[in-house]
Amino acid sequence: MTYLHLGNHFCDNPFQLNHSLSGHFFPMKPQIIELLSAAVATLQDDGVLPSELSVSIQVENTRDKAHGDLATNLALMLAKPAAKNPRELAQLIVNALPVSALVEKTDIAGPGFINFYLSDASTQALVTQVIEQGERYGHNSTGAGRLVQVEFVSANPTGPLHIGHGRGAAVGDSICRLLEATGWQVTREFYYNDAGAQINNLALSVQARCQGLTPDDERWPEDGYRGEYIVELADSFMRGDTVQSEDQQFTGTGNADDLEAIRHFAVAYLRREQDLDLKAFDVNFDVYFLESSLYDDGKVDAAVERLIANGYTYEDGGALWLRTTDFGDDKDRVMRKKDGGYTYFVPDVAYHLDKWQRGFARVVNEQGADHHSTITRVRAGLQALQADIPTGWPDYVLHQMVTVMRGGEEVKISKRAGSYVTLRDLIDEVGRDATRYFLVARKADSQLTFDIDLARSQSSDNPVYYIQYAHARVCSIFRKLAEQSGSWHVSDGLAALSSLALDAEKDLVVLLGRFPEVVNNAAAQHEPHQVANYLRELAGDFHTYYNSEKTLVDDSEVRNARLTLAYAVRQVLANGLTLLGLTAPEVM
RNA sequence: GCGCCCGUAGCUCAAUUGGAUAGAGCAUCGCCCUUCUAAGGCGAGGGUUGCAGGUUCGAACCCUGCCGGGUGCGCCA
Repeated sequence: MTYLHLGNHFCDNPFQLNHSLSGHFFPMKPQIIELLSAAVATLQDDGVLPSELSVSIQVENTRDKAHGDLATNLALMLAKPAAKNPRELAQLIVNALPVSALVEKTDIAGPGFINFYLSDASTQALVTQVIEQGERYGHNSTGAGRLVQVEFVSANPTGPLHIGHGRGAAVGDSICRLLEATGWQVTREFYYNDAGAQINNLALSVQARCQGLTPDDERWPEDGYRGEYIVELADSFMRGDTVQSEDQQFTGTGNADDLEAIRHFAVAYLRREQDLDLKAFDVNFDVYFLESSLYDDGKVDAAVERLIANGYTYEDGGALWLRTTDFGDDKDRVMRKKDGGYTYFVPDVAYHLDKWQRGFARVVNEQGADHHSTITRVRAGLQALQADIPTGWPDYVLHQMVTVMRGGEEVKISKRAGSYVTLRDLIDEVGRDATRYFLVARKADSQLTFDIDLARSQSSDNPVYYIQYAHARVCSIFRKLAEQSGSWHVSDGLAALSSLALDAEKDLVVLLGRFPEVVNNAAAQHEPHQVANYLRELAGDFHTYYNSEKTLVDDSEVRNARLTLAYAVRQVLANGLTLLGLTAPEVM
């Protein structure tokens, strides 16, 4: 949705920046909005519309071709303030529209919609724009180079990554790509607890394996990790292996009594495993942040002291409490336990203060919805610090659970029971692109079912291949052209664009024109699945066109025009696939 | 019991955030390879958008109440 507030002519859509580029007609929506805005101003001068108006002009892409290429509901929204019936007002607006080379014609339909039909000149200009902007087509500079941090995955090093982490990785990384495409300077960050009770449990489990114990043994630690990977980890430690992860390095001492060494080794070992998983998934981080460093650097104590100084804490029952109810929580929370240790959200608050102090205008935390209760606490703690942090800071994107199906039955993911499907399993069985696509192609806040058998046995039916195939098909056309000793040059192609005469061709171009808006919305709303949906639609339209019209025809004008269109489609498919972290294969 | 998320075709999911006749993919059925790659295309069937009210020109979307699923509600992380 694009808004233009008539009152002060403030336009908050990101495309306005491009308006100064004379000679470019696109993107189309803001141009139409400008025309409508001028028409409204005229009607205000004429006294048809009241001079005081606070309405946002909405131009939408039509769902149905019969409704033109773009449409506005403006007359419906202004009917009441104008005291006119919508269709009559629509006619007045149409009459007041400035002449534009962009618009072929308009009509009034239904209850009072104004439909716009774009001119051939506009579609030709759009193809030109796609090709001139290349990899940057669809990008904008909304972020203006501001700093944004996206924290995602943030799995504790107690086991391999599972499919839930995979969803976080796929969604988080795509959000990063979208933010980069909209002008933000992105830091990808991975936060983990390397010193808590869970890590201690891990160390005890590994130690037990080092001592040759099994989970059936009486001396096996209560709630110990039982997975096979613990055995391999213990063997590696006893062999004296050196493990190197992105942020850790440690050599096993081979001494089963040295619990501290085992703990260090286990963390480094599992971090390395996670790194390999993430690398196989093509997800990379800029910063690995250790919870222990917050304690080492005194940042936890500093945050606590500040909360006390600000008067938001009190002692009760031997514990220190934070008055989170002052900030919308339903009950106050313990900060410091009777035993003197801090509860988990205290370092979390210190961590986010640190993020703020690092200068991130925005922070997006992508995490599992099962941790959503932390949101209120972290935000409350940040407000209580009185550090001028905005109320709704940071942003959260929560993904719902992934249910894994295999053999028609749900596979329970339990780290301690040791029965689960790792992310690596999926990548090996299903393929990286298909796995990423499945995890990123649906809204994060709905639960998803990942059927391994389906994804594996019918891999050729995976939707990602449908999109990638469209890309490969365009590449194939150009290979065929070369085989026939034909040639195509950008300048010839652009000059021939007036030969794109078919409705199917124009519709395809209009769809290409929607891409910048899709990217912008997906980025602003942190919803990569919108890009996936768009690509499906674009690929579908291209496949249909490909089947109905031959590109390499004898008429050189038509051939050049179609090759140029195909080239533009390929470009947009590639740009979109990149935003999802998927490859754009030239041959399939 | 309270908070948050979800409920759309047999299944998995969309629906440009309040727009026009709710759309795709699987699955089912019928067509199209001598033609740039059939991992493709064309066509058919399939719906009271969980239920009931309300708001307005207009609701899958917003409000209220139910029903059903998920997940949180520790001085665990």
